Amino acid sequence: MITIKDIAKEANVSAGTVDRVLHNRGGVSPKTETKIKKILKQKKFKINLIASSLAMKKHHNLATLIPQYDEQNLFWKSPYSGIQKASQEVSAYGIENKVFFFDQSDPKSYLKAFRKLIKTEPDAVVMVPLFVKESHEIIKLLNLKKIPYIFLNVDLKGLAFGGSSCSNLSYIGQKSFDAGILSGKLSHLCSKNGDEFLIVMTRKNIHDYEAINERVKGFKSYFQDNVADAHIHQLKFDQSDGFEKVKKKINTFLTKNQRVKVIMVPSSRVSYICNAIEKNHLLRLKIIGFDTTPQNVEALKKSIVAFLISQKSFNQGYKSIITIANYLVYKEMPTNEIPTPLEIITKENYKYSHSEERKYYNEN
Amino acid sequence: MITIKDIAKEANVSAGTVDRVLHNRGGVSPKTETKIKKILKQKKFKINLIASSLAMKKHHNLATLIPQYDEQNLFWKSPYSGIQKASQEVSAYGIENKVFFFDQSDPKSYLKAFRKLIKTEPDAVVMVPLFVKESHEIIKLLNLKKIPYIFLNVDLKGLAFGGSSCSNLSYIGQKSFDAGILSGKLSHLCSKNGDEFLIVMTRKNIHDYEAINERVKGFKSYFQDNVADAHIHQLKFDQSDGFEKVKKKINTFLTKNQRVKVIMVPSSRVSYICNAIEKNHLLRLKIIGFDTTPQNVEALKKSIVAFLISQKSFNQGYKSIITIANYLVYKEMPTNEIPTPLEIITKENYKYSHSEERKYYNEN
DNA sequence: TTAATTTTCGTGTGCGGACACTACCTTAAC
DNA sequence: GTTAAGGTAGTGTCCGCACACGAAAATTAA
Repeated sequence: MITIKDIAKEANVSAGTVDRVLHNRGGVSPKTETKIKKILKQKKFKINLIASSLAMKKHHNLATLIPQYDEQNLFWKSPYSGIQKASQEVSAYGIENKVFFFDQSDPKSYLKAFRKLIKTEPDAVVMVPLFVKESHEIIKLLNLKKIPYIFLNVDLKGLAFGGSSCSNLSYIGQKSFDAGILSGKLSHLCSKNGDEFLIVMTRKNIHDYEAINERVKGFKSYFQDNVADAHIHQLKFDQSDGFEKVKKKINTFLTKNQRVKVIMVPSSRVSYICNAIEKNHLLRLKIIGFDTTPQNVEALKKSIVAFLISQKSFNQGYKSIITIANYLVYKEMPTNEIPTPLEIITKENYKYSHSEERKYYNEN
Repeated sequence: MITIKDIAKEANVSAGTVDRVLHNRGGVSPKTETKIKKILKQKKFKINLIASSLAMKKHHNLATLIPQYDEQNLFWKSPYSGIQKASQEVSAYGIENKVFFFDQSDPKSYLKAFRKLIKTEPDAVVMVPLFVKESHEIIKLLNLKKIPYIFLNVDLKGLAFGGSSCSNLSYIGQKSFDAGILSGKLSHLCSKNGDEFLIVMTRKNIHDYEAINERVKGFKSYFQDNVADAHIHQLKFDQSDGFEKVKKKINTFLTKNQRVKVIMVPSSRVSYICNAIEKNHLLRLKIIGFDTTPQNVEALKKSIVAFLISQKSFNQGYKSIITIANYLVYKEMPTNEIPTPLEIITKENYKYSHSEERKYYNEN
């Protein structure tokens, strides 16, 4: 292992001088600088990150703003777990992360949580910009205070902001349109000529709107590009529709449309839909859904659902913290977008996926 | 952040004493020990790994024994890249990894490479136990020298060893049988009643034998459990068969068996088989293969291959080094088996998978 | 009681690097 | 020729921990 001292000795200078050129801190004559740089390259010197971060002993404060999860809605538990795991790991680097929760159905609680957050004067922020208008305000303040921030799971990019621009470091999440394309491909693969398709949209939470829409667009786009005469039906349910109504509507539809052989549910509520479908219909259907919620996985294991497309939200949470930590500590600029994989989950490979998440659960 | 000094002050002892109880190094009176332990818990002290590993500055030597890759056979490039990436990361922890290559078709070169390896007196070994008999010898020596080792990609577990037992720390790789089951499921999903299936076996390298066999077994097992009357054909080619012969044999078969709609190629040579199949056959076929070699990915992008099941060999290589490094540095005992995910790759999600691998390539 | 041991604990140094402080050497202005 | 200013480069301290060494306290032996 090459150390600064080794380089210094080789160049007949002191460690301090080498340090200066390493960090471009100036105060070094051009001659010695080039000489040192040459030796640096020649000896393939790499600074020891361990020693470096110890010496710097930077103490960074992170803050995270995400929706609260509960028994009813476990979706946000997964990214939260990932965040917790990453926070634990980076704590050794003097980085402390504070998590602030808000009610995903209440924009006011979103702002309220943010106000609490900003009082802690974080050096960087990881946030789920669930509400457009309120996020606008938040971002304005963050820009003003020059606090770097990244978006998790929900992207705000491309949205017009009155005057202020949205300069998030990165977006970590899935590309919903492409996920939709993939669902189209899978539907196509497990169908035969003449089969018809059904998209069932349920809207439980407003925020899903964008992602769900994109998935549907992607799904349709796949068929437009690959199967000219595909017949795609669509059923929509409102938040207010009760389970019985849903049940009746779907089964009536399926009885009438016997050629429908594949159902795609663009939300994370595929298991809910499956429960509503009568068994005699289920037998002929291939069903594709999103997200590995416990209920969905259950349906997968029972072979009711054929495919789940996972967005690995645990990893999203994990990566968001790691990314921003690397930015703070090593000034590593992340790419604009960090798309998470489109993971195809079946009954057969479920147990091998999400192993890190499960390991984390077991350990805690 | 709580430091050892903080604890020491609180307990009216010196840092050295705290250090002693932290590491159970003895020489501390029971009274003070319990007192310190109490404060440790109360203040939730966690040792600073950064500072710790800097201070220890353990210098570990790793050695890796893997097959050489070349233009003809790129399979082993991927794990090698993962190994390189991990080696780079752990080098800051004073861990140095030396890689030794051998010819995957020559057992003698395997032993020869190992002899070179053992001369470097490594503290731990990562190896691909490609040849059973020779591995036996190697393992005997490693056991004798008490050098811990883990298996990468190829498992030797369960194989009988005359007298000596195989006490590898862990096996990092795919469960081939389950991968076969998955390929069965995918085949099933993209077929309809009455469709027939074809398994095409090509054996280029001897070592693949075990994995390929398991995949076929898994495939058949799926159908046994789920589709009673499935008709599964099988074609085998020898290493000596020329391309023209393969071509003729396959196409003749497909012409005769028009009901064959799905082909499963249990090796990583699915693109080779695709090249041999005439276009008019290809149109009606769904093809499933293994491993994301450049050629296979090409076939995937052209929609010739429907699914590839990836074993993420880059990650395997990466994990093997990280695992053994954690074992050496933090005495973290790995689990017996570290199965890598069964990743389903299609044309639509390829670009989102293997992103780490590609990132690494771009950076280097 | 004193010397010899053993147990228990404090101190100091170093890991590799970051950064402040200081010392030196130019060069130029008086 | 002296001095001030600016540019260069060396030195020392600290980060939190590991570990060796030796001192002090406690115990035992003589």
